[in-house]
Amino acid sequence: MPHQAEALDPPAADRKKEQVAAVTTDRDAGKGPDMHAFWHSSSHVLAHAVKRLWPATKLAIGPAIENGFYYDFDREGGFSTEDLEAIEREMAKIVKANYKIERFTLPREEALALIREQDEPYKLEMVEALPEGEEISFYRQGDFTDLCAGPHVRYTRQIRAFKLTSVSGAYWHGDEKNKMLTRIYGISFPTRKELEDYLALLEEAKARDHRKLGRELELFLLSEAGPGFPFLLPKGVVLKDLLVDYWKKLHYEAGYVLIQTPMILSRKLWEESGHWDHYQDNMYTVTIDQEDYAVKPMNCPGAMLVFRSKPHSYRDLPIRMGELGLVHRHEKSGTLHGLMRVRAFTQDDAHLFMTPDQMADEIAGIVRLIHGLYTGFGFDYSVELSTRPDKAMGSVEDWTRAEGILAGVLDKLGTPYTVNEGDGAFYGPKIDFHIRDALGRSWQCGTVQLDFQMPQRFELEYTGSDGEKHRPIVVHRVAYGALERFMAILIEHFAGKFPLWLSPEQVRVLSISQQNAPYAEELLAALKEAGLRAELDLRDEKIGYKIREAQLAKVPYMLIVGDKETEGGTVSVRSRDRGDLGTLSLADFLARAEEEQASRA
RNA sequence: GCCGAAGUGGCUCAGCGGUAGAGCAAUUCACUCGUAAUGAAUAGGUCGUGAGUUCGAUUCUCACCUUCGGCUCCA
Repeated sequence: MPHQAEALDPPAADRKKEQVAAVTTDRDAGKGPDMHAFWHSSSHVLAHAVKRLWPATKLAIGPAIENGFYYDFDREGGFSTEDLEAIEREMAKIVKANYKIERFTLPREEALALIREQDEPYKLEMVEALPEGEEISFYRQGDFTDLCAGPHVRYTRQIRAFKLTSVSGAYWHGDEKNKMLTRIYGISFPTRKELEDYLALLEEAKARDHRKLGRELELFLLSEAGPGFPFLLPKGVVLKDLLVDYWKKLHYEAGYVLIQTPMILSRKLWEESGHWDHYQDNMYTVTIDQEDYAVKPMNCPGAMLVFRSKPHSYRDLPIRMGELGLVHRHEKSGTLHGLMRVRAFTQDDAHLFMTPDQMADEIAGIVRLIHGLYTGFGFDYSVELSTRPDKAMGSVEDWTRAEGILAGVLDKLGTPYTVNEGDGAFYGPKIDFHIRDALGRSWQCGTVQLDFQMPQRFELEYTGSDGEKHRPIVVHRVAYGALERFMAILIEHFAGKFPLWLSPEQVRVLSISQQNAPYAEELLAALKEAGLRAELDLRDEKIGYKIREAQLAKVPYMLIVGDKETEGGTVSVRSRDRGDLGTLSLADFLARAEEEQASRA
């Protein structure tokens, strides 16, 4: 049966996996019973409980999502925390009663009659949207019957362990012009143990929250003075610079050139690029000498101007033009989230200009570059190919050819990928890279997009071997995505315990008592000389206290120096992760540190 | 932007119609110390902002700002 499933489940459910708070684990996928049906049934139990407690509540939709389920209700005043507790108690009764979950179908007209009788306007709207002659399926458990495509588990008793996790507003059909409904989220499992494990995972995610660690580790600052505009603190700048250095090294090796384009550019340019018409709501504008300007929300137009600044021969191509560009976008206030979602961020952008027959090689080069970049952090990743959306520019033939080339490159490289039909940008198909972090969450970072729009709007051209003018192919890509966001992902992935090469402070020298200070200072100088980022703690505190502070600051190595070390000219090494490593000569320690940094482990 | 919740010293939080309190951090003093917290003392807050109610507001009401959980959007 083609299904109400599609009509009932908003597309947002599929995107859930990308969301900031979403937590997925490999453990959840594919094991045990079919969790989709399980969670879907759980949402019915939720709706059943709500209808029992407040019969006047209207039901909208209640699908399973990546992690659990929700149900949207229309109820005056919404639901309070106390209401949730009452609902959970009622759900427990429904589970305990162990109703059989039965499916039945009705012809469309009879289905409409039943729903009218139930007085469920949202359900009515859904069925009315279905084609004539369709058989409509319903599921019944005890005194509760809901329009639903299923599938479901067989008995309510199967849903032994559940928890309602949050309440939020959500628009009917996800459209803000529609009425705001109240959405109740929940999670459930066949056993108590699984629920506890899941809740523990949520706790772990909370403990790793980059906003908390960012403050504790003094990496960045968020201030009311600039909502969505993060301040980087000294240690945050060190981290960012490390990401930039690594990025530049890989890019120069891959034959890129780097540019920097202005932050503020004339309205005329944004009109030419199309942003003034299509992106103005997200742009910050200023008036300078009675002329309109905009702060760049994207780097593309600047790069196009650089390309167009002189004539090009096919012999110049490909040109791989990178830019670490700080862009500003007026994101809606409710979407801001730490460093993950901000209004000013640094894109590790690049625009590649090429001839059509260079496409396959260039795209392969980008995929390899991104692969190399991610593996340097130990990240595993997955790849998605997004194809032509309904409203797209460019001919269908161009799209098909371009999609074929993207897919061909991935196939040839042996990169596994999934296809998202119709999910490409209107100006070209794209490949997305999703990295998987230590908690099993996935984050979209890199994207490679063919751009059919910019070359045309900016009338870019090069002279071919035939002496004629040709329009170059432009590929637009990012690897980190946004540096600030990538930093946030790293913070959470490592729980603030960065590997040695990424630690803003790599070594801290701790003196045991005052008479060891001169030797400690000598050591500090030697460490710095060796290129390590080292600090010194000479305070008159007990060594246990200093160790505790260094440990909380998550410094990878502590060098403890007392009389013994001063006399022997050695260092006592303590590792953040492995504890006391004993006494080493400074040379030995430096050699080890160098090796560890080189391995990026 | 929308729905819901919250904003009290640097941090974590208590309090509440009669103009604020703890722990940690900070500062000072003493201790000179061997692998995750030595002790004592001191200082620090127009209780997010602005109105209103009241004899009196941090406390009640409203508006706004910011943050948090979602929706939406996305790097």
